[in-house]
Amino acid sequence: MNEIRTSTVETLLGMLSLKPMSGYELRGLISESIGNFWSESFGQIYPALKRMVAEGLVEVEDAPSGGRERKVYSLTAAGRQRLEEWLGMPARDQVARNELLLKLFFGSGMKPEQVRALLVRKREELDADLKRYETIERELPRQHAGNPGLKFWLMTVRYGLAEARALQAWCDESLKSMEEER
Amino acid sequence: MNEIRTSTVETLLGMLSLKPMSGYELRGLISESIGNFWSESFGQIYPALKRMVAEGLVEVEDAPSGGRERKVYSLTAAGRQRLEEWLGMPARDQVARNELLLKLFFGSGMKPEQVRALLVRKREELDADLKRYETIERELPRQHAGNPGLKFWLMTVRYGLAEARALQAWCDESLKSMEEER
DNA sequence: TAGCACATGTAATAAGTTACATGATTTT
DNA sequence: AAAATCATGTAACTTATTACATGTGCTA
Repeated sequence: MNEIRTSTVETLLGMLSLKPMSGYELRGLISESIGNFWSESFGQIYPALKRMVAEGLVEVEDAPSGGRERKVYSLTAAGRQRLEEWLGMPARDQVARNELLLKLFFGSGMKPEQVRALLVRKREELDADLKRYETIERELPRQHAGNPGLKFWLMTVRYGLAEARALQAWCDESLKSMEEER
Repeated sequence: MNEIRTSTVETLLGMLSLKPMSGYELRGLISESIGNFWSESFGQIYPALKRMVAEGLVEVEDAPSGGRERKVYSLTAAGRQRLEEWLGMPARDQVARNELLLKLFFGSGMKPEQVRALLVRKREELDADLKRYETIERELPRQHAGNPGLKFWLMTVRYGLAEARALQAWCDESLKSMEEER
């Protein structure tokens, strides 16, 4: 079976559909915009861009900023087509690896205070996530008023909000079940 | 920096704390019990067990079943200690890679019907998850009455339930926002 | 002038899946 | 007799992060 699973190329195509960019800019924009649910490192980006040029999915242009080397990539028709094809295919879901649940599964081997510590920590992390997402939800419409992407960007933020709120409730419920035992 | 990130070893230690098992049994039990949030393949398990024996974390015993080769692994004191240390450390959360959100982020480049298809599909997957989790939640207490692990196993199931329900609501809300545009 | 942001790239390492290779026993 | 399950293991490949290597320009 020859299942191709790299969505690095498609991620870069998607980002370049927003605007032409350098590898460095791509990295920055990726972590700013989709960093909550996706990531790409330089070690992936630069080799991928090279391959994409070879395959005719993108074009490079030398655009030094001052004396600084800089290569700006933009989509070709083939790249745009490839992106559209990929968008039309169903999303694969990855094997979720959840270390918190893994540890909790072995909870009977832990001291109750350790279990509580895991849950409290998770609650706190979710709280931080929630605050971050709420800020984004509030500010995005101002920053991108009229942008056809706004609606979809908000969709992704609300996914995070829905998830974080539900998991907070789960944390509280689980902590309560730990209290009952004391 | 020398951050060790393999929790395969710890997963196997945890499973072996439930009962001594062969590599083959470990694989089976892992996918049955924690398969919804964790996975280990043979390609990981067998080499890991070898290393664990070398490090003195587990002991092997030849226990052929009939004429069939079979090696049963059990925890040593060192293995038990290592497991406890790991359980006491905070859970690291992984870089979530969510391809659905990645595609939705580029939603303005898709036909609305394609976006809807993604959401509908996700809704259906969540529905299947939900049914699976509900069955587990119902049957686990019967199958493992009195087991000190039960409480924690239910905790992990309820995590899945909470998440799936929240994401279903998010799907509905998102689909509604797509309708408004028609 | 030191430090940070900009900028590109490779090498080493880690982590994991899938396919291959082999063989016995049990079930249909 | 064939197919499924039990059983162990290795090899090839894929994916991804981190560290290294190098250099420019701007700002405090």
